[in-house]
Amino acid sequence: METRGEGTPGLSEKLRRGDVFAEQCPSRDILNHLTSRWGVLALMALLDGTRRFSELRRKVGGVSEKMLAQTLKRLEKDGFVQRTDYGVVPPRVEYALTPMGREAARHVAALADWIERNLPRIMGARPGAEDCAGRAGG
Amino acid sequence: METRGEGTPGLSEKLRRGDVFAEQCPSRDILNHLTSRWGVLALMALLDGTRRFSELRRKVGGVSEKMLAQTLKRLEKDGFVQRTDYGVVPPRVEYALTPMGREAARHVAALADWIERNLPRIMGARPGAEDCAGRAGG
DNA sequence: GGTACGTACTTACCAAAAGTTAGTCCAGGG
DNA sequence: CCCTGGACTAACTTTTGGTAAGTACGTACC
Repeated sequence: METRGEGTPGLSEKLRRGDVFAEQCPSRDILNHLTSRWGVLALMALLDGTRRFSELRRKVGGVSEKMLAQTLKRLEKDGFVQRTDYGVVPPRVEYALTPMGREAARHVAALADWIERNLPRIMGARPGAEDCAGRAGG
Repeated sequence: METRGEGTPGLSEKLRRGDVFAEQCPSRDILNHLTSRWGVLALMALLDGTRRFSELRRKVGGVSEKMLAQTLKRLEKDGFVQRTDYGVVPPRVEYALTPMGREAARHVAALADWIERNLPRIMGARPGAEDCAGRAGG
């Protein structure tokens, strides 16, 4: 993200580049969806490949079915997630990242990775406060 | 973010790597703070350098003073932002990224950059729906 | 004298979103 | 009969975000 010069828009500006700092720009909504509490984790959970709803639920510690369903629906609407309903009972539904979703998820995952690797430093190197041995899923 | 093998933790695991999927892991809170609605934009706004409160307010379109203050306080507490109060009236306070905050902000900015560059594609290439010419600040 | 402005917050109250709990439908098992 | 798993949805409660007003003070202007 470079400085946005205030000069005359060049040819590349013709592509209507977004501006997340501008409240009314659609990129703001996209940013909010991708960085939403459960959106971040759902995207990352799908990086490993297609998953069913209940798998995602178990993978993402702390998410409710309601919030997961809501989040996936929104990501699907945005075009980042593809939902496949097999139309059977009990229900069988699978979720997968679209190519665009995969690109977004990689960026999100890079941040999460950085946090996880730097956690001791962030927490001020207090060994007792970082008990993440109990993995949520995976 | 690689697969977290379920095998015996190696020596590197001794460093208590975080796991954002685990609800109780402190990395979850950090992730939520860094990806919060206003946290994302505040971090990015500070990438250009030190700014005063009102500058940030103007730069980040749509944020209220309340939410901005709240967000900056939390980022400061986490160690990503440094606050300098000059103790004068009218108040003069400056905010800057810490080295750690700069690292985090770069990751966040990469995602935002990706969104902005891919906005036409994300919006399905509808030219009429992407009027971001009115820049929020900068 | 008064009002207005900018600064960086804080407070009181309301709106919106998240969270909790229960429910739906069905096949299979005890 | 009840329970389980699956993928949601609805009703209600709790939490967080948003709105509007307030604080204190120096400076500028009428």
